Amino acid sequence: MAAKSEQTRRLVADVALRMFREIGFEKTTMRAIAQEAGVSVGNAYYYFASKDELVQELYLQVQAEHAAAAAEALDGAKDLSARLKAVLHAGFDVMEPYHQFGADFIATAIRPTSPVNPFGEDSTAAREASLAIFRDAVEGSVPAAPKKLRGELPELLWLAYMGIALFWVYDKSEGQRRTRSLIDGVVPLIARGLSLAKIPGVGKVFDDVLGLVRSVRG
Amino acid sequence: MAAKSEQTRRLVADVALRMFREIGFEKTTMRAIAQEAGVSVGNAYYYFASKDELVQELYLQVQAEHAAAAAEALDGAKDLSARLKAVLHAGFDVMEPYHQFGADFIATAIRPTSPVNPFGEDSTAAREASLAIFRDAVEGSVPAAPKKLRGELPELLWLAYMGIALFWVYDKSEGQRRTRSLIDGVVPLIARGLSLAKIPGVGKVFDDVLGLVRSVRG
DNA sequence: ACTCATTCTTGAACACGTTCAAAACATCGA
DNA sequence: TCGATGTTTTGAACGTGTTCAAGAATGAGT
Repeated sequence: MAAKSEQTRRLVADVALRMFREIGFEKTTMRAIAQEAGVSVGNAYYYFASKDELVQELYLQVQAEHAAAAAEALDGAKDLSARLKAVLHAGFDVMEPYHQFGADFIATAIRPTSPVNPFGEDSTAAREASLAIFRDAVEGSVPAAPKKLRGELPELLWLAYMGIALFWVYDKSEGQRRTRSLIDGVVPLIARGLSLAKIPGVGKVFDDVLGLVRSVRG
Repeated sequence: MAAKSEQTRRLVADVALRMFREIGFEKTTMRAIAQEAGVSVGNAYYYFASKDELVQELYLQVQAEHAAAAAEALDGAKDLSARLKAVLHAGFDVMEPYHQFGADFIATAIRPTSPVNPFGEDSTAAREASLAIFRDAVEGSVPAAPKKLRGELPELLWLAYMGIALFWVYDKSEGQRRTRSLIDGVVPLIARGLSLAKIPGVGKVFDDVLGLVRSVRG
C-alpha cells in the first residue's frame, strides 16, 4: 500500500516544516524531527536523503503558496508597477512566517550543489514556476512593456526578486517594513526606467544590456 | 614571550589556508589542520574560536592582496572603464586559486551572523578596505564620473562586484573565462549608462535611484 | 498457507565542529 | 629556589548530520 508510505513521508515533512518555523533551522535536529514524528532517525532519512531535502520541501511549499497568492493579487492590477508590487508583496507575505529561518535557508540555497539552489539544475522546475509568476505579471500588463525587452524582462525581474529576498533576510526591522519600502520604492523606478527605452540614446544601451544578458546566460 | 604564541597562531592559519586551497573547505577538518600543524585540536581552537574564523583569516588575506594588486593595476588607467576593469580583474586574479573554495566561502559569508559576512558589523574594516579600492578607481578617473553620482558610486560598484563574485562562484568554465567576459562586457555598459545621467529625462530617474539608495541604506 | 522479493523501519556507529576541565609551561617577585 | 599567577596545550566528551547492516512488515505468486 503506497498510501502508508506517503503518509509517513508527509508526517516527517510536516513535523519538520513546523519545527523550522517555530524553533528555527539549527534547533530542528534530525533526531528531534524523528522523535516528534514518532519515527526513527533512519526512517526520516529513508524519505529525505538529507536535511537539505527537507528545506527543499519547504521551498516547494512556499513557492506554491506564492504562485497562488500572486495569481489572486494580480487580479485587477493593470499597469506594470501595480502588477509587480502585487507579485513581490505576495511573495514576502508568504515568506513572513519563515523570516528567522531565511538566513539558514539562503546559506543552504546558495551552495551550487544544494538541491534548493535557485540557479541550479535540481530546481529547474521550481525556478520555472517562479519565473512564470513574473512572466504573468509582465505579459498581462496594460500598457504593455517595451517589446524588445519583453523576452528577457521576467528573468531580470526574477533576479531582482532574488536580490530583494537577500535584503529581506538581513532586514531586522519589525515586520520587515524596510523591505516593503524598498519594493514600493524600487518598482516605480523600474517601470520608469523601462519607459526610457524609447529615448534613442538610451535604447542603444538597453540593447547592449540585453545582448550581454543573452551572451552570458549560456 | 608573545612571539611563540603568535608563531603557533600563524602556523595554524597558514596550514589551514593552504589546506583550504588544496583540498577544499569540507575536507579541511579541524582535526586535519591540527594534525598537519602538529598541535592539538583544542589548541587550534585556542587561537580561532571557530572554523569560520579561519575563513575570515583567508578573507582578510585575499583582500589585502586585492588592494595591492588593484593599486598596481590602476597605475596608468585613466578612464573609468579601464580603471574598473583593472580593479575587478585584479580581484579575480587574486581569488583564482580559491575558486573551488568559493562556494563554501559564500555559504559561510552570506549568513548574517558570520564574522565574514561582507554586510555585517564584524567585517566593517574589511568592507571599508574593499570599498576604498572602488573609491580609488572612481576618484582617480579622467574624465570624472558625474558629480551627483560620485558619492554613492563606489558603494554601488562594490555591490556589483559582490554580484559578479557570486556569478564567478557558479562559473564552471575553464579559468572562469565567462566571468572575465562578463566583466569586459558589463563595465563599458556601466560607464555608458552613467554618461546618460546628463540627459534630462534620464537624470530624474537617476536622482530617484540615488534617493532610494540613501533611504534604504540606514 | 507458504515462500520470497520488495519495501519500510530500526538504532548503533561514524566523522565532524565544538567545548572544557585539567595539565603543562612560562614569567616574575621574594 | 620557590611558589603564585597567568598563558598555552591537551585530549576526552558532547551533540550534530549522516550511513548502514540488519531486521520487520508487506504484498504477489503459487
